[in-house]
Amino acid sequence: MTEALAGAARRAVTLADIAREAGTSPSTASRALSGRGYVSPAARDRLLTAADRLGYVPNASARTLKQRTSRVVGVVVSDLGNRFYARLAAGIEQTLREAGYQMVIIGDNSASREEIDAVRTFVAMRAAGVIMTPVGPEAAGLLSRHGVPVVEVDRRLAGVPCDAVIVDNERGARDATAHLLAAGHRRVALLVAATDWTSDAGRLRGYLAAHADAGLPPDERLIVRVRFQAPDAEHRIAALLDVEQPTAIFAANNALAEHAWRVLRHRRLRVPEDVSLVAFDDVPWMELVDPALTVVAQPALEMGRRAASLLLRRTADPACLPRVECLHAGLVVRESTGPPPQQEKSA
Amino acid sequence: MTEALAGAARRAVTLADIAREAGTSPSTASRALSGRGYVSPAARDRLLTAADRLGYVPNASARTLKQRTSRVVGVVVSDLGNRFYARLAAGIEQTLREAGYQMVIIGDNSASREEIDAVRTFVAMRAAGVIMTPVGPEAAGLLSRHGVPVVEVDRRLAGVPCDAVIVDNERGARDATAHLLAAGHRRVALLVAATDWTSDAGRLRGYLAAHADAGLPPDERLIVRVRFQAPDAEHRIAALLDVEQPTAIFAANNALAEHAWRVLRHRRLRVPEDVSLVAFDDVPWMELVDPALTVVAQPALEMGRRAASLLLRRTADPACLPRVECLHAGLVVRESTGPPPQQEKSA
DNA sequence: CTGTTAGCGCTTTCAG
DNA sequence: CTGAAAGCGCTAACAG
Repeated sequence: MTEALAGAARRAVTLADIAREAGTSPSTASRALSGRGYVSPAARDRLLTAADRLGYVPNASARTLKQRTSRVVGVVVSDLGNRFYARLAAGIEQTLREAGYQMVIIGDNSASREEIDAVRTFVAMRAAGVIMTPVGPEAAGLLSRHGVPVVEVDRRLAGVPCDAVIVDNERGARDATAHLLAAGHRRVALLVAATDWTSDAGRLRGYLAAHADAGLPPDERLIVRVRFQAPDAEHRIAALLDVEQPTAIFAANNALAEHAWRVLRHRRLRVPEDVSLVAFDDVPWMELVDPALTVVAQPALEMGRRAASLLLRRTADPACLPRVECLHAGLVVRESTGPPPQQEKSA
Repeated sequence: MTEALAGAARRAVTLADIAREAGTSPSTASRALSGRGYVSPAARDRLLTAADRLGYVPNASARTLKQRTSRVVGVVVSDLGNRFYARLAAGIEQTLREAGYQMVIIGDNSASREEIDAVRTFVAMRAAGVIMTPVGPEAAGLLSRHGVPVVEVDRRLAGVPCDAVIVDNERGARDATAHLLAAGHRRVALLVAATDWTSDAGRLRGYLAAHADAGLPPDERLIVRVRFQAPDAEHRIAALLDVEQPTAIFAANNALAEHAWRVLRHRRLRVPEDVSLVAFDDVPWMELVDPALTVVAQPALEMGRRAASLLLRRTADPACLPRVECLHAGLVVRESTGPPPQQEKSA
């Protein structure tokens, strides 16, 4: 084994090396390897062989420095461990790869500070664009100021006009809530993230709208706002169950649904006999549990693909009008919803 | 709103701009902003203010080109959507961030071809190092040849010596299998990935070893090898159940456990009354279902942290001896395992 | 403590 | 079709 353990390796092979090897100038080598510009077949052939033989790998920094833009697209999502964002990223990556771009992903833990850092990193890298699930309004502005195209996914927050891909949160939430109301529930609790995001606002509006549609006054006490990764999330859900005795719960995101599920199980409450449960967003575990959860399914993969397409479109035509694509999030009725339990105590 | 929609923004502000603005030379500006070298407090102050005022973001490509190495560490994992890898990445990111490095992650879908592409991207970026869950043996060699330090996580495959972080797969699998055998099972099926990875080999060895320990001959027909993302995985598991009638299943990774779980549910088999189930790797859904699964828990986050630490150590001292850290994966007994059902038919 | 100088490796006019 | 030359933005000697 002659390989070093890596470290102070011999000087990296450069374009100049392979040019010398093939007896051409660096410019010709550049043309041959990058595929733009005229090169005689013979020269190209020698160059390609030489590059291959020497194990040439172009220096991306040098290229980016010269061209003033790179082939990487930055992606910043709230939580790398959450399936929703993972699917989103998968969709983005898919279409980016087809177009010859490289995705670089960073998680910001829903923290505005980390989001700004991530975005600065991408500016520093001269990313060709950034796709983000925004947490604060500054990030998009920063990018825009540096001439980096932005597309927002899942929610809109930018103070600057930009492309976006979202779902119809209001309608999805309204359908879910209406489904519960139609089954006879009159005390439907809402678990929603404590953010100022359009996604959560939409979900809340939908919940309210469904009540209005049914001519029912919503009860503010049934609405619980939970912060991202709040350690007391489950305590608060338990307290809600104790104090308000809802007969159904609508969890406005997959993390809250998981919390609700844990609490319900821990209390040995039967679903849907004692309490019905609906989740916004469909992730694999929801179909693995018994009863399988009724959900509002978001087309996460497709959202990612669309976002990437919007970015590509803008790269091709920087001046085109910003487009906002709104996808449908449909109710999937499974087994976690049913009629409310018979009332036993009240008059 | 005066912001452009991004695109042909005004020339980016460079170090030279802020130097001019502060009345110093670019070198001084560089020293002040990068924090190395002497700069008078007064000058530093003016420079910092100017940089801030002009919204200066250093050009990473220029810096990398000059320094011949960047502050990014490449991470390549098999499946970005799998919780295990997500946790791993989270651990890596955590310690990398503390050390001032930036993680760039790429998924290779367990395809050797994609792995090589990813790795080439990282050498092109002049990554300070690469942490990978290897799929083929060539990638590490390629990196090594280019002087990029590699650390392998989860399994070892490199043809070149390198740092690694793994778990004691054999022991974990042996414990799990022994647990089943001790409960009285005599037909324990093994679901294992069809790879040539050390992780799966270790898990298989552990399964066999437990049988040997118990003086029981293993039955080759109870061992099912499933390829990554094989579309017929569930059919094969169903067939296994029909034909071999195992009383317990040991799924050697979380994806296979999920498949097994689906099949079991679909067949309305009771766990553990009809069939016991143990999974290697502990992911959230396993505790959400009823019964909660007995698992061999891998310290994924810690594995990521260790891997990053090993890389950092090697960056500091490229010549240090390769170290392989082997962590413990412990059996967590929950509710999916019990004694086998009473035999009803055989003599 | 600060400025001058010289590239890092690549692409891109612009002549030939 | 090919080469010479210049420079992207930054840092690292090395003098001052």
